[in-house]
Formats: sequence, C-alpha cells, structure tokens
Amino acid sequence: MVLDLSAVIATVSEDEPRVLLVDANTEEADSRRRLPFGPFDPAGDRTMEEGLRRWVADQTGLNLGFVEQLYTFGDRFRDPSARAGGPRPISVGYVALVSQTAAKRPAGSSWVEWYRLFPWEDWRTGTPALLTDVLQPKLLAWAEDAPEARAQRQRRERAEVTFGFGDLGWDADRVLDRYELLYEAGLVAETVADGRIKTGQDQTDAHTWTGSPLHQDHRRILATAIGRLRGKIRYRPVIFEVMPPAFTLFDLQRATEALAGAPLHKQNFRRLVASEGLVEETGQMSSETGGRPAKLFRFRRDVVRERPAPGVRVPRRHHAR
Amino acid sequence: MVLDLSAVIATVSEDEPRVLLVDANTEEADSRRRLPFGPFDPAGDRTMEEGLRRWVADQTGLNLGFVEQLYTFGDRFRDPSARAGGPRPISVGYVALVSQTAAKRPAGSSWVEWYRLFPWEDWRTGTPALLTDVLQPKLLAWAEDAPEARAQRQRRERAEVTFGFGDLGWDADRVLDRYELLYEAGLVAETVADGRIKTGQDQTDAHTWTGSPLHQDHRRILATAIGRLRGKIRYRPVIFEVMPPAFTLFDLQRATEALAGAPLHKQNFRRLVASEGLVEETGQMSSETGGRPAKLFRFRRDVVRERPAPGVRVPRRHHAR
DNA sequence: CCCCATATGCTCAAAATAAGTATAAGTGTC
DNA sequence: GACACTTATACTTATTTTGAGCATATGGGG
Repeated sequence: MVLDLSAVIATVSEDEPRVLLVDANTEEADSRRRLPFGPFDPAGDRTMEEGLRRWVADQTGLNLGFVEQLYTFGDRFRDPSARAGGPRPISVGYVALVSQTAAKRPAGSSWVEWYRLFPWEDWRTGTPALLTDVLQPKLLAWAEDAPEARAQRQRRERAEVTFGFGDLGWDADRVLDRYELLYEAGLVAETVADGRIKTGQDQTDAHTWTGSPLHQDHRRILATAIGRLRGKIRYRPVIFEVMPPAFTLFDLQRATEALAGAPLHKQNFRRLVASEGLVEETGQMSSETGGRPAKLFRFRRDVVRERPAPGVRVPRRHHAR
Repeated sequence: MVLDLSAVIATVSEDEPRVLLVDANTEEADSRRRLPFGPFDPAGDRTMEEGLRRWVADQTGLNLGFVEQLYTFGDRFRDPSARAGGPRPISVGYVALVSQTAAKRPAGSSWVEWYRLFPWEDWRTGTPALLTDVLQPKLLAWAEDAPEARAQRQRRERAEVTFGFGDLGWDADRVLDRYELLYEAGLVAETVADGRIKTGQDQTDAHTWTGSPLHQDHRRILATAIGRLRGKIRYRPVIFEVMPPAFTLFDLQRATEALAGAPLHKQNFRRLVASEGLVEETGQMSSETGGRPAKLFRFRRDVVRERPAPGVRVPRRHHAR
C-alpha cells in the first residue's frame, strides 16, 4: 500500500480559472497529463499538509497560500490500466490556491483552464451549448439504453437532478456528481480510455469536449476540488487568495464568477462585498478599464475578526437563461 | 505506515445526539474510550467505504445508512503517548448515521451523548453556563498568559471569533476550531492527559466538563464529524437517517435541534419543512404527545428528485439569549 | 464638445426570515 | 361535565435580504 499526496493547485488569471497539470511524458507510450503529486514521508513530515507544501515548493517553486485537504481516494481500479494486482495507490487529495501574480509556469507543467476540462460547468455566458446540444441528448439516450424500465427511470431522474434539466435548476457545487454520471454514461475521455465502453456506439468523440484523458482518477479529484472551492467562497474569504494585492471590484467579480462558473449582478455584487466589509479602498485608481477609472481595493483582513463566516454571496443554484 | 478506518457512528435517541464509543479496557493500564476502528484491507475491499461497512457490521452488527468520508488524520503525535517512533498511525475518518430504532447497543461499547463530550456546543436551552462561567474567563486568562502583547491580542481575537464572544455570534459549524482552541488552552481532558500543560496552573478539572480523555485524537475526529453533520443537514435530507419511519413534526424538530445544538422556532420549522416538500402525512396520528394528538409524517423521498439541495433550514449563526 | 465605455449610486418590488397571536384538540382533575 | 393544562396547527405581521433595473459620474478618444 502506497500513500501519496495529490495537489489541485488553482489560480485565476486573465479571468480564467486554471489548474496546474504536469505535461504528458512524450517518451512514454501511454502517458497522460496528471496532477502534481508527491510521496508522503511519515518520518520527515510532521503533518501531511506540511509535506505537501514541501514537495510542491521543491517541484514547482510555488509557495502555496490556502491549502485544504479534500478527500482520500482509495478505490480499487483507480488506475484501470493496472488491474493486474501490484500495490494499490492511495492518494490524499488537496486543493490549494495561489495568487495569479505569483503563478509562474514551472517547467514541465502547464496552467490549464479548468473549463477546458469541464466545459459544461461554465455558465458565465449562459447555458453552455455543449450541454443542451450534446450532453443532454446523449445522457437521455444513455438512460433509455438501460436494460429495464426501472433502471431507465432511475438513470433519467439522476441525470435530471444532477444536471438540472427541466426547471430543476443547476446546483453549481455538484461538480463531482456530474462528472461521475458522465463517466458512467461514457461521455468523458476517461471512460473511453479505461475501456469501459460496452455498447457498440462510437463515443470516442468525448475527447473533443473533455480533451485527452487525465492520469488515473485525476479528473475526479479535480471535480471534487472545483465543487469544494465553489462552496468555500461563500463562507470563507478564499477568493482573495487568487487576487493581487490591489484590484478593482469588477476584477474581484470576474474572479468570483470564474470559480463559481456563473454570472453575477454587478451592482448587487459590489453592494454586498462592500456592506460585508470584505474590502477597503486603497485610495488609488485604475485607469485600465477603458471607461471611467475604477477605485482600487484591497482585502480587509480584519473581516475574519468581525464576522464568523465572511465570504462572497454567490447563489448556489441558478437557472437557464 | 498503517492505514485504518475510524467511524463516528451517530444517532439521536430520546432527543439526545449520541455517538458509539468502545469502552475503555479495564484490564489495560492506560486504556481510554475510543471510536470504533478497523483495518483497511486493500486486497479484500473494493472501496474504503465498503470496507468500513463490512467491519462495522462484523464488529457491531449495525447496518450503516448514510456514510461519508470526513478527513484523513495523519499528524505525527496523533498519539502523544507513542512518540518513541514506531509505525505512524494514519486514519481515514468516516461519519455515519443510523436510525434510532436500529441502534441497539453492541457489546463492549456505549452510545454516549455527544454533548457530554462537548458541553459548550449545546445551545438548545440557551447559552451554556459552562461557556460563560468557566470557559470564557479561562480562555481570556490563557490569552493574557501569552509571552508578548502581540501574541496576547492574537489569542484573544481567535477566542472571540471561534466562540463568538461579544456580539460576534456563534457559528454552529465551527466545532473543530473550538475544540482545537480549547486543546491549545489546556481546557480539555486530552491536553492534560497528553502532558501538554506547561503552566503551573492546575487544569485537571477539565475532566469535569469533558469527561475522561479519549484515545489518541478521537475527540478531534468527533468534532470534525459534528461540524460536518451540522453543515450537511442544511442541504441534504440526512436528518431522516436518524428518524423512525413515521414521526411527528415536533419529533423531527427535536432531532434537528439535537444535531444543530440550537433551538428552532416551532411554527416556522413546520411551515418550512412542509413547504419544501420534505415530508408527507401518513394519515395516522400520534397520541403520545401529552396534548393534542399530532399527525404522523414520513420522509418524502421524491424530494431529492425535485430540488437539488433539500435540507432543513437551520441558521448557521445565532446569538446569546 | 460630443460619444462611448465603464464605474458607481440609488430605487423598488419580490421573496425569504423571524417572531409573534390565535385557535384546535386532546389528557387529567375535581 | 367543567375546567385547567398541554401540545398541535393555522395565520399575521414586521423586518431583512435578494434580484433587477434606472440614473448618474467620470474617464478616454474623436
């Protein structure tokens, strides 16, 4: 049994949320992009989080700000290509945020826009076309494909709830549920790569919307991280971890929208952020906005001493537009 | 390195939330009460959750309903009595709920009211006297006790925020933060037992409010579980996991209050539960209430197909009364 | 000086919350 | 059987929060 630590290191730059992936090794035959990972050294590290910070600094030169343990992934067949036996890989997954200004590009890895890996999660410009045009029909077809009527209904209802079809509404935090459903339905690159497709259907075009398959269950770990971050921004001021020291309120809004994957009402956003005491004016202005110059703000650290659960107000659910 | 699975198995009976603890072994010298735990068998179990269900059924005869992974605990000195070296214990903590009707008492273990382990967390009958009379002054004294003014202020502010002193308000979900602070301040039995008390003060009376120390960091795992459950009841119908098949609305309210540790407004509670479609009438009545007979309700399973995040409305924060 | 773009301030209706009052329908007491 | 007492349930009201829009401010570029 081997225990390692996997890190979802995220940031927001140019209004896009990004995650650090280690490039596929072109030397190897079946290499895939993967999350950075390191061993856990029980002798050397006092805590797992400390161990994580250490090897991330060693490997990437990044100094992590916010770090939180996500989940421990230990299912058999995490790596379907290695069913033969061998040591079972157990990973403790972590999510970490770094400031967009600090996010240089470590050698051998890349900052990948996470909505290129989860395009159905990006509702910032309305309901994703992929969802209505491709995934919804394919999911319903998959439901029909079940052997008996009962299973068909169950599949259909599960799809309706997790994807908010009809007037159910989209629950932004359920990223993992949606990924798992798509995996089962054979609609992500990993299902195909894992050889789990049983039907005669050609579903290899999943690559066109999810990109190439990631290593092991790393896209699942990523989905867990995105869901956790979306929940977290509501009651902890983690959004400021990805911001530069000074920013306009609209910058802050776009970063929030990037993580939340949903558009926000501009006037209300600024009203709430200000009234909750999350930010304070720096006194300076930014004239890079193209129109009227915007005031620059900074994070008001005192807010954590004043209110127990300070975060940006983001609706958990929203509807198609 | 050893990996095991620890379980916080909780229920609510007679309006008290309870957790299953394995009794201390009176044969052994330094034995303490502990959470049930079992090994993780990578060869036998397909998933960790499956492994957990298996050994819980074997050891206790309980069939777990809701099960959720909590956190993986891997700090060095989880067991301060075993600093010498030796294998480092890593535990994946789980929280599980069982119905109060199914909760028989397995041999060698006991259902312990969790507010006997965390008396400051029970606000159902108002602000706990222990908090205002004992813990608050002792925490402030501990803050004063810091070596320099800066550290004093930091300690004081940390105590004020996590315990909501002044008009800050109590954040019911921060159970772990509060336990950790009390541990550092030497105000729980474990600090004393771990030999972490440095000051000359006699603080062994922590036993009088926390009871005897639990094994290793098991009270920390418990605190994590309570916090998680309190958050969870708001957006998942987990409260019904501890209810019998039929119940009155006031039964449901008391179970909710038990987990949340806060009183709820009766009329509003029933209005919300009904309007959210969480329950439906069974058509029967209960006359065991002492006054006017109450209608019996059952959980409406369909609610999870209708709304993405169905849960009981419980305020996250509340104030002293 | 006018147009355009964005920032910022303010209003208003709808919805959700919080906290009552009022009434119903049983049990037990005398 | 009248009455006190207990709990259940229905309904009202004030307040806060939210969602969405309109109006105005202030820069840059012709």
